[in-house]
Amino acid sequence: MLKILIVEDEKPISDLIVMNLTRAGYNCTALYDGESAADMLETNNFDLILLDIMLPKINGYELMEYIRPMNIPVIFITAKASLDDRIKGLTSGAEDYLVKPFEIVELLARINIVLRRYNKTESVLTFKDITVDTDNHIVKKGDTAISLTPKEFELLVVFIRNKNITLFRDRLYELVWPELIYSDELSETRTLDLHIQRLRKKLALKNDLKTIYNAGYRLAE
Amino acid sequence: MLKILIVEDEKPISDLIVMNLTRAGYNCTALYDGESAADMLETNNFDLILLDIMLPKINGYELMEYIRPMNIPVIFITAKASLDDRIKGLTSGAEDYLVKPFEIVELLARINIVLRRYNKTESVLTFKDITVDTDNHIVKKGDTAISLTPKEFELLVVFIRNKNITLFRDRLYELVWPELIYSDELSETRTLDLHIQRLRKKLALKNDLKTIYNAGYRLAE
DNA sequence: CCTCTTTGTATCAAAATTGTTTCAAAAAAT
DNA sequence: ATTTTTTGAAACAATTTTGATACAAAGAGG
Repeated sequence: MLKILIVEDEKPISDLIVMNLTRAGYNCTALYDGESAADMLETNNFDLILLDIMLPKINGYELMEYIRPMNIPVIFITAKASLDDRIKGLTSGAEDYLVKPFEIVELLARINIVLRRYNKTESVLTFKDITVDTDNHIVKKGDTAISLTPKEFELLVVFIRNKNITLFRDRLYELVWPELIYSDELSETRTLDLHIQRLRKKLALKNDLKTIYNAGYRLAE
Repeated sequence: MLKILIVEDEKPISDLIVMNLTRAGYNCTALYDGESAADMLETNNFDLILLDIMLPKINGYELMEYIRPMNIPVIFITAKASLDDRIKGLTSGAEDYLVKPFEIVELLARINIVLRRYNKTESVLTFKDITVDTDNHIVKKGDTAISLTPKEFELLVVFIRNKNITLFRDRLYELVWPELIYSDELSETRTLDLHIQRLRKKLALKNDLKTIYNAGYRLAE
């Protein structure tokens, strides 16, 4: 399980982030000032840090100097929407930044991108009793191996990486059938439905992989 | 909750705005001159600013110069109905303007449009114990998920985004059934009533979603 | 009260969307 | 080159959603 450190002094925002990241399958640690973050980083290992700029005691930029040698990706969270801050944030070594208030979906997307860039995406994904080893292309349900075709595999990975999130049809085509998005009419083909069907059958996901009528699908716990 | 800053020196008007925006679910801050507005903007983050042109100390145009780099949408409020002012307001970077005296409904509509344009609409809406996650198409009453059809969902979102406001029948058809507004007779169909009925039943809104006879409906707290 | 207008409800068929089967082309493996 | 596997198109079935119709109930105004 990937570990994310959230350093944000506004409790409601911090809580919101923690709640959503936990649900998305990350191990979260929330701290409310730069000093305790520095302490925590002494002894613990994190895969990603979400860092507010305005913090009590040690501010985000100062903490950044401390983090840089550790080679942990950082996404800045900033309340100030000024361009200056954006530039400063990125040049100080952050991987990305978000301006408050932001959409949770946006945050999750950024985290995904940054983790992938750092090769910190976990190679073994899980959903309930399903295990997906992305390095070796092995899928297990319980102890029995399930053989999936490449497209089925890709689709499953997308769903598990985005569990509890509704993936709209367009989005799924974008992610799994990028070659098709420029073709004429996606709505006239049953390709996605067909693969959903195959995943449901092979992995007995009838109740977990839900249809959201007129929207898409969601893998929910 | 979206934060709106109201900079208006005429106290009665300011109060009226604050009252109505608060009721509509916005977090309001009212200030009465340009200088304190500039101070406030130093440290706080807003999603939208309502700005009077004629202000003590620093006037609206001057303040606008200060706001522009922050990338916060501004709606000008002006007592002068002269064309000059209209042009100046828009070219100075405002998103929209309103001429006093204006209808509150008009103001709310403009705010909605501007916020949508800036992607600042909240993705999670609430009304009492009802939660609507517009990104994920999930509706909950308390902790139990309620499944709504697409039209029901749209209608509910419209009501929550316009809570405490009477939505006239025409307006509702305009917002949820835009494809029908060019057809002949809306009054001969029971479509809207039917969907109201379904929402009331599914979400137990009998007392909250009120019928305004000969007008429309209102979702009231 | 009675009448007219407006709103609420039940029923049901049409329309839209999703699920399933079959099968041939494309890709991969042998 | 041949066999096997994967993929997705086409046709069709099932399901869900939607709104028309018809009628009942409620409100407004005399």
